[in-house]
Amino acid sequence: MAVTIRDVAAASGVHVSTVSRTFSAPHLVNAETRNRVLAVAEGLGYRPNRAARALTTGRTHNLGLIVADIANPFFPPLIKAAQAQARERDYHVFVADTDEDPLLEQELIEAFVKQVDGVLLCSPRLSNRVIEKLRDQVPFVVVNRRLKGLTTVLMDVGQGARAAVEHLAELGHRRVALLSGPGGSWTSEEMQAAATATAAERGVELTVLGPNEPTEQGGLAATAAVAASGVTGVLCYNDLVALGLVSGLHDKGLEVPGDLSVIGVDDSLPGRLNRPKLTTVTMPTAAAGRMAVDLLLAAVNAGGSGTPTLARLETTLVVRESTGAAAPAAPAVSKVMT
Amino acid sequence: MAVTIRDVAAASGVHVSTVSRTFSAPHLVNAETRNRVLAVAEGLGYRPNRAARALTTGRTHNLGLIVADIANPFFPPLIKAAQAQARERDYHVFVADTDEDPLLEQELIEAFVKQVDGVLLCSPRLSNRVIEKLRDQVPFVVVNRRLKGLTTVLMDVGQGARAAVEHLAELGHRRVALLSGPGGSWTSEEMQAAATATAAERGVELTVLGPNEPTEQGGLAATAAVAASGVTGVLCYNDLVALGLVSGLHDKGLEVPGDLSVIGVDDSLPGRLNRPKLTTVTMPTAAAGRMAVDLLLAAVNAGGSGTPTLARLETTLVVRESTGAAAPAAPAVSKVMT
DNA sequence: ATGAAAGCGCTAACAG
DNA sequence: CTGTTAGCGCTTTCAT
Repeated sequence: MAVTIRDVAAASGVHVSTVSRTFSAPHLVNAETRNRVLAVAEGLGYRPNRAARALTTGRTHNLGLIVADIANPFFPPLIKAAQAQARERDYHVFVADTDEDPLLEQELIEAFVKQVDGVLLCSPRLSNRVIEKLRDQVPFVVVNRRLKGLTTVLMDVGQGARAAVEHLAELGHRRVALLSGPGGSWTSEEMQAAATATAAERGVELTVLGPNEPTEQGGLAATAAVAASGVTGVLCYNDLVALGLVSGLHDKGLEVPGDLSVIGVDDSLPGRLNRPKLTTVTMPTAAAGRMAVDLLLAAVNAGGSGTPTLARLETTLVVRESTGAAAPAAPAVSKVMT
Repeated sequence: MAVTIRDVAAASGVHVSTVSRTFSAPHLVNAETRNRVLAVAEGLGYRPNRAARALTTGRTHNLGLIVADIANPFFPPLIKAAQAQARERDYHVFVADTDEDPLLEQELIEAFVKQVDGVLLCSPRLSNRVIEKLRDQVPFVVVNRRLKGLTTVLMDVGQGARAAVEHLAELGHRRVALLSGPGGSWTSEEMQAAATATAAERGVELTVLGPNEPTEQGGLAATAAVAASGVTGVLCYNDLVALGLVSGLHDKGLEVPGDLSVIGVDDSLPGRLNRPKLTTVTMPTAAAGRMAVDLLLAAVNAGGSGTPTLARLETTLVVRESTGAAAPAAPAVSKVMT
């Protein structure tokens, strides 16, 4: 076994509690003794056992962060911001990936319970019922999902979706499609509500195509439906879907933005690297990560209780190269027989 | 406090040890008693405290996974594969991001010690000395770095680099650049050695440009140097660098692959979505993740000892659209005054 | 098959 | 300032 507090105590001729104090409350121990203990500990290669410490203090100084898909470029900035913020508060963040699987999500939360002081749930797919049950086990903060009674950080994607549809309308698009996201996604529902309302206001005909997988595959798979729908503008659930769609369209001989305008959501790295650069809705992921950590830590320090808070962050449309004036006629494939 | 084994014992009229057995060795307890205990536990919402259990058993059933940058698309497939494999072995994986910072890397490893049974180190930037010290604290498996005495999974990028240079040579390129990666990167050194050797064999003049940040920014920043070097082909440290370079070249009015051929490494999502699709070296990241977990678990079960193993995985070149025949003359910018 | 008791490594009163 | 004494929640002999 590894070297414990007891070994250090024996080797330095003091009691275990003195050793404990030198590490958890240094100011309570005589400088001389402290230095001796420290020296002995160093020599022995002693490391406090955080798990054992957590058992008595009830604080692990760890936070769990659960995301649906690490491979989705939406998450890394959020994760990094959360880790950085937590670190400043002397906390560490452990990340787990659910692979969009609600069962795995639940399992991971249960694995985190008692190993972390709080859990950050990003875009959870879990049913409300299950979350209700779990909330007694460990403090939660939820990102991008509305859950009554839980502290929540929302990125107001509705705002961005409105701006996107208006942008399309101003470019002269009269028929627009929305490629929605997975069922159970709050973000997708928000987008749809906002896009529908804005389309109605601007006299734009909106077709909702979905649900789609939130990946390039999802966008690729939707290509035929988009081409057949006769729209000239498309708002996608996220950048990955948009990128998949652009790629699929290209393979069909349709140009973006020449034949169709495409808008994504997330302002992710691949979208910026793509050619044409994707017009997209920026999500304040870093800010959300920081804020979520602060709210979570506040809840932890309030003993898991505390008033549920709702934070709403703004999103904005970034116009780049994948949107342009509506094509004079609808794209080739569709309305040939009109 | 949460409900403990003692509460369950009291409520079901048995001793704590019986409750303990119902969860950790069900076959040792009478079916009738077991069911009663289970029912009571369920009713009370009892959850075994994994941290406490770890304290006595010495097994957390968690693995730590440390990567330099979650935002680098190279890692997610590896992470996912590792998680899936671990899950099959009844283990959970917690991921931490070091932001390419050796100090943070060390701190995170120390945070993991005693909270996990083993640590997976991916492309570590830590000095050998530090790793030597840490290896006594917790079993390690290292991915993509050669470390004497440690179990290691290597992706043989040299193989891919050789193939890349040969591919370029066959397309008629006589002057080729290598955009190397960050200092301390084993992968970068391997690439350089292989590329240098192959270039010599094929009579190709190789210029090494670097070190570069392993990101799109790094590639973008290297654009001027590449353009000025008079090369017609470039092998980049990874896809991100390649993408950044392609983007920078494009802004300079240079076409890929018309004016220059560019090759990346990783076969990442953004590379596949890009237009032109990136010619790249596939890295067997998923296989590496699975294998690393298996090796780590083997080490854990061998009590942290066990013979250090070295696994070497093959890489191959995937030719897509970013490479083509060498331009008849060197690109415009450079050799004007030759 | 179940109970009793000891202990994992550490912290936290409480004395002195 | 330091030693004593209890545990934290759980597992694990050893008895019974």
